[in-house]
Amino acid sequence: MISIDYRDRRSIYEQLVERITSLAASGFLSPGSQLPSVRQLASELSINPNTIQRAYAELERAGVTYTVKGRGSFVTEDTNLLRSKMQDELFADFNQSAHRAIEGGITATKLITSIEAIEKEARNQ
Amino acid sequence: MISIDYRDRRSIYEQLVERITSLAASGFLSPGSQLPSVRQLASELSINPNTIQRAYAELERAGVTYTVKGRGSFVTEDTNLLRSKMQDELFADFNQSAHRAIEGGITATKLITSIEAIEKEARNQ
Amino acid sequence: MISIDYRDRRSIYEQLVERITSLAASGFLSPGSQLPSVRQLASELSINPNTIQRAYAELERAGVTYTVKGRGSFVTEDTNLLRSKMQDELFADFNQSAHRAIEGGITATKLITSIEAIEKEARNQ
Amino acid sequence: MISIDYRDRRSIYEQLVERITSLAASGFLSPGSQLPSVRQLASELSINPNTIQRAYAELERAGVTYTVKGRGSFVTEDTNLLRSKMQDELFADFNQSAHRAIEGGITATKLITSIEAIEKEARNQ
DNA sequence: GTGGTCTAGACCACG
DNA sequence: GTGGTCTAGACCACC
Repeated sequence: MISIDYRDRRSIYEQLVERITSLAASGFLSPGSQLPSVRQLASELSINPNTIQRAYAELERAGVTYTVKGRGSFVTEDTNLLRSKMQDELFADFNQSAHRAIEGGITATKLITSIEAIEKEARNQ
Repeated sequence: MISIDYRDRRSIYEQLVERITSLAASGFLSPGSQLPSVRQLASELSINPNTIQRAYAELERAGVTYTVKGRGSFVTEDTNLLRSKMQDELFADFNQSAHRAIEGGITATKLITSIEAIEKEARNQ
Repeated sequence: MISIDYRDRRSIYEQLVERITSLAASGFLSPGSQLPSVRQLASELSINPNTIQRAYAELERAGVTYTVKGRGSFVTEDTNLLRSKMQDELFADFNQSAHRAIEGGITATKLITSIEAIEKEARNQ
Repeated sequence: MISIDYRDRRSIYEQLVERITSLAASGFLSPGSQLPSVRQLASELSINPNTIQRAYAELERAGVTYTVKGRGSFVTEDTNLLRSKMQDELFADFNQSAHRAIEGGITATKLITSIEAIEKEARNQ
């Protein structure tokens, strides 16, 4: 469910944060469920525990998880907030891309056609 | 016309490359026109000449500019190619953002509405 | 009457100690009354009995409770001492906060106004 | 100007964050001024550079500083925002302490007297 | 067993 | 030179 892409420009811990946030927001990790322990995930992915620790700390800071010392890290109960936050980010990112595309001379028609194709594909999946 | 955002996560030379490419593709820098010299731009922006040098080298490698020894760097004559390359990149970037937005549960309708708003705004400018 | 906040940075046993001390000092737990057994409180709060045990040990060490082997833990008879100890701690804590606030540039007037509001609210409750 | 208290319960990097934030908010570190480099501060305080790095990362995340790769970390230009943020925190902390003190049976009069003493002392310093 | 912190030492990109 | 990331290994408090 979690994997690292070493060709990705982003650092390992950033990839982990992005991936787990996404899983939690989309419901693949159900609210309240426990994440693998730092050491376990570290050995699964062949990564140093410190790196996992760093990602988990960032996740807690962002409100994606909460941590109980000595017990582990758990997905936040309030997934709705998470979901809406993430959608806000995605939408802002989309708008920026769209803005640049329009300014670069791509027609709105082309962009809309592309969106319709993407949406169709997603529905058929 | 060129400015550096120190809060930007990207490195300085990356910002320079992106900015100059964009200016050349959109015609704000006309084909064949001369870029400021490395030293001049460096002092204008209070940046290490090495950094400018690196950006100019990258621009030449990408075909945005060509260099004549002893004379300076010039915007490529073939702006059309540049323009289409840039549009390809912008479009690919847009598609990626759109894909993520759709997957994240944002409706296609919302995205399309947003695009229409952006396009309208650009036309009125 | 007793609950655990897993988001609290303090450890569980510290929260328990603080909470029970406060209840005893304020009279919500009357002098001489019996605390729930380690096992019972553990199952009520879904917490490891070791953790309760540790809290109870700490409470006895601090003079808040006394333990009779085979019978259980009881709130100390001398609640006055408890009450004054606790007030000392609260006052010291208050002074520290007030000191930092003043040093940080908040006016004494603002602090006093706030205290009056808090006091009024407490009286009306 | 910066020192570590090893008896403090807080971790080293937390102390650094708190201390530097405070210095920046109060103006002892002027806006735009450069912090010591990670390595330099590390050797000054006889602390591992990683620990300093962690504190600096946290400071940037909190908006206290901004970082230019290859050049260093600098105090944010907008110190006013910093100052008001910090006062908000101090005030919230003060209110919590005051609330607990009142609930614990300390009279408002005693608290107010204490504040006046603190304020007087601060003014005479 | 769990997470949290720290040290030591290395490598990278950037200026 | 600068900051950023990662590994390795250790120790702590807590459950």
